[in-house]
Amino acid sequence: MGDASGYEIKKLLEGPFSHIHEASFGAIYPALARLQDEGLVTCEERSQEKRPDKKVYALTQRGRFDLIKELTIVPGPDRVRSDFLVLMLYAHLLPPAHVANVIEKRLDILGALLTELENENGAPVPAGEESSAEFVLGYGKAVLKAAHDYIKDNRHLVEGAALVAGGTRDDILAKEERPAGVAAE
Amino acid sequence: MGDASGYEIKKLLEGPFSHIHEASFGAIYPALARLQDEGLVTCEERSQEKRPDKKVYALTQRGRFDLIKELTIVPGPDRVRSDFLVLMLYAHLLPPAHVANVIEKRLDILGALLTELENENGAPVPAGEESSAEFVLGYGKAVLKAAHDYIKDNRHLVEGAALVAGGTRDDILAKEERPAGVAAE
DNA sequence: TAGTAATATATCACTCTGTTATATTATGTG
DNA sequence: CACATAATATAACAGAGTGATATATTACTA
Repeated sequence: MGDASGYEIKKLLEGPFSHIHEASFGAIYPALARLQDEGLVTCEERSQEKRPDKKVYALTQRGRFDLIKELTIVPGPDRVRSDFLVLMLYAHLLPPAHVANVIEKRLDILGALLTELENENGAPVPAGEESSAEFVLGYGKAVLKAAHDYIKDNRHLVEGAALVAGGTRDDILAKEERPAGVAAE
Repeated sequence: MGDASGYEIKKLLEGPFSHIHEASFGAIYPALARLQDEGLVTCEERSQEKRPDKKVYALTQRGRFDLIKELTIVPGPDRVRSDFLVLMLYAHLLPPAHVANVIEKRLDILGALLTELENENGAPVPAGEESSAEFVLGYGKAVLKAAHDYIKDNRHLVEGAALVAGGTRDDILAKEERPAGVAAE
């Protein structure tokens, strides 16, 4: 998607494409160094007026070919790691006020991500890549919106859980070891 | 969610809860050993008739308390790693037939996951946890369905991309180094 | 003058993934 | 009947990635 420094790649993966793939500096910088060693990218140091110098990397033709080769696979399922859903799975063990607060914050996060994607229309995407980028950004919007709407419509399932089950956090802690149907054999 | 062996935990994370959190054996077995050292779980070896022996782990009360403590945070955004979306982002570089095949396979994968979640209604979830589990499974369904529908309705954006841009894989490879608006300066 | 923040690169301990190894039982298959 | 494959079950390890920390420059602000 054009030449970039490691820092710029990180910013891109934190912004509009955060729902695709994330990577840390500890992955990006060593990867760029390795790609340069292998002749798949070139590196050019560029000094800037109002900022620290940066190293701008560009794909070579061999790098471009390698990229295409790597993409000629049928990808498996997406790998997801959601601390939010893990927490929701144990909502019945947690103080209802905490669950409600987490839900509120989650709706905020999803709303903010959606706004960010909406403002990305007409973003600086290189020629010939518009519809690919449009597909990916649209995918992000669709999935984020579905998550937002689902939480809004079904939050009662977890916010009322502890009350319905009669088991607040303190109740749980007051129970004896291995309370329900979990025999030691 | 009840006592389990490492193998059973892995199966659970591959099945109905694969959209929440994944983990490999290399994460699970060392984690169980560590939790046992710390007194947060107990371990009981159980011999089976028609299968190899297994080690069944159970939370202690201290483990239960620790779990609740760990969940008293406000979780950040979900971490996603989608090889599929990375591929889609570069659809314009790939042979259209390959992109079409990947789309077909993806719709199959999403359809299969949805069916699996649909059949999970009335699953073996411990008492008091039903609505938490229902929320999480419903979330998975909603997001998976949104992804499936979006791909079905917008696949033309990536399947026609190479044709519209006039750039098949061979065209790209025939171009000179740094073809478009990517000056070395 | 000091503190915070953004930009920018680099390194490293620790964690996790993906793979391989090992063992048991069941299920084909030629 | 031997042989391969597959499912169940645990373990270990090389290599990759995360999260944290270090370092440096410039800008803002108290």
